[in-house]
Amino acid sequence: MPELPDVETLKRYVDATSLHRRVQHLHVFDTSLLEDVSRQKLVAALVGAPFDRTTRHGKYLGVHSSGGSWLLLHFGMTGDLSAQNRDRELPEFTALEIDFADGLRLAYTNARRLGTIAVAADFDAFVADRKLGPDALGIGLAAFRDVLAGHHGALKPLLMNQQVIAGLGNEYVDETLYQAGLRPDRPVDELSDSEVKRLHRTLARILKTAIDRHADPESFPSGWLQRRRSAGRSCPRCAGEIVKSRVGGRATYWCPACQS
DNA sequence: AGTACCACCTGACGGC
DNA sequence: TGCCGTCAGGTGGTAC
Repeated sequence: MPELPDVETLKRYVDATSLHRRVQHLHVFDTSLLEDVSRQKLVAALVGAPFDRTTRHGKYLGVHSSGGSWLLLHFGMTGDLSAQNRDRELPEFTALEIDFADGLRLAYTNARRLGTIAVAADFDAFVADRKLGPDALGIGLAAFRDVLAGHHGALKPLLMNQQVIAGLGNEYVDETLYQAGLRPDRPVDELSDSEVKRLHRTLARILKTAIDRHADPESFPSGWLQRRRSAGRSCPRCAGEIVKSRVGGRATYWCPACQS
């Protein structure tokens, strides 16, 4: 599921494959993903110039055209990118195809069609307009404290709220709370200072490790929850049982013995 | 402000 | 074999 580490990995993929090539054609196959932009406007904004840089905030990827516009992509839960030569068959579920003048093609695929394709003149303004919280990657302890301050209620829904902190989804929140030893339904305003520090430190380490490993769960350390995200599996730490419950309306996997 | 629920969408999977 | 219901996920909306 594209959460922050996945989107960061896609950003690096675009950097490595798709910059500095002139966009020659653009095909929109799924207009339901277009947000506040017509097919015509998307073409006008992007065709004719190369992409020259990328950025990311939370789960949004920004790809900048040297023509001046930002292409904004959100991946929902099944969004992906693949770059290949244009003589290859178009990937299944391609929603947006970008053809470069040199024969390369970048395809944005999205099987379940939850996601966003948008255009903006200013990336920061787009982020502000969405009211996204600070990016979860590299957030400092002070800023992290600020994010939690003044909130009540359960920890998990707060960390998943993109307007509080941007980039975390169901799986990485479960992972972070598991490794930090905190219950998902723990009231935020009840955390001690050392628990906040531990949560912050754990989050930073998990995101960095996941990105280093290209967000591929199979290459994550064996002690991670994501390697055994199903009820009844044994906890890697205590050999107790991983349970599944519902917190904030979302399926939640955690270890009652390790998380308090 | 927090919570609870629904809708969007479709592939995967379990039950019968 | 195949039908059918349920779930998964991120987000945005609404109602309480």
